[in-house]
Amino acid sequence: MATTEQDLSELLERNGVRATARRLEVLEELARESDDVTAQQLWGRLRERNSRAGLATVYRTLALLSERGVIDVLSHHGGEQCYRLCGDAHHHHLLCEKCHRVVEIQECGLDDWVTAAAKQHGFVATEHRVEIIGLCADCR
Amino acid sequence: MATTEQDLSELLERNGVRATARRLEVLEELARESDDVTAQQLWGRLRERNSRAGLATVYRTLALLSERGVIDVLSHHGGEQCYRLCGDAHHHHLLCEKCHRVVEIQECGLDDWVTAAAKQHGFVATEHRVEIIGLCADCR
DNA sequence: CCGAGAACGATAACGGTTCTCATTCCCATC
DNA sequence: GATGGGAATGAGAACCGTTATCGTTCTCGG
Repeated sequence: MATTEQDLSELLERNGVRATARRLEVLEELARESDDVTAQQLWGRLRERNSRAGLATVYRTLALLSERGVIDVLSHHGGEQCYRLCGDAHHHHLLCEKCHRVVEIQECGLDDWVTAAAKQHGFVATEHRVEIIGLCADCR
Repeated sequence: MATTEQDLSELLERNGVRATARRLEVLEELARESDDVTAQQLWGRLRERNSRAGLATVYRTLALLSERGVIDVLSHHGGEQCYRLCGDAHHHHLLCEKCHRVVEIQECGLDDWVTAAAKQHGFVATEHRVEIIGLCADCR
């Protein structure tokens, strides 16, 4: 995972997002998080670091980044959205129901199954989302 | 799908939910919907039918029913929750991105894949959710 | 250095959901 | 059939996450 300011700045530019100081702060904070965070949590952490970033900017930045595919949005909390800086490739998530750790599943071997299941009902699949909920090694 | 008042009443009792007149109204309306609906939509339809059900009751009933596994909750709208009366068995959903039709996929052949993917990262899977988004036969 | 447009911060507004509380309903018991 | 107590309900306030507004600040090409 890219974590230096240089890397993050390039990550933004590469996705057509101007790398401003505020956006870098948000992205750095996301890179620091191993799990997913809500916009409010992220804002809180930024304040702790004496950032003067406004809540609106945090929301605007997260919306922009998810729109450009730079970050993932998870809605497993029902209502509140969670954000996470992930790898570029298509992948799914494994969530620990106890400690809320999030792990990426890199290999998605489901394309055939998805296509077949969709076809069976006359659909053409354009996208699919999978979330596996369970207990991680530490919480078992 | 059970649709008579008698059936719906039994469905409630079987899941330890007292079958009151209000709850039956909510459940009947859900049975009438082929796709998923939000709490607000459902409340609107009830009002159109001259039901005096309050919004709070609709929310309370939906929360209770989803907790007992009588109805499914979909959060594909990001923010707003959608509810649907589905079959009892484990299943997944196919969503049309254009007309928002919802179709159940009855056979979930993913258990092995899920177990393996979880194991690979030290997890024990207890649950999984899959949503396939695409275009239905009519919208293609 | 200058100017135009993008980005930002503070805060109000919005919308979905939950809470509060007084009233009503359900049902076991008499 | 009357009665009492706990569950359910309706109306609306409260709550909270998110989005819109607007005046100010920053960015960057010229």
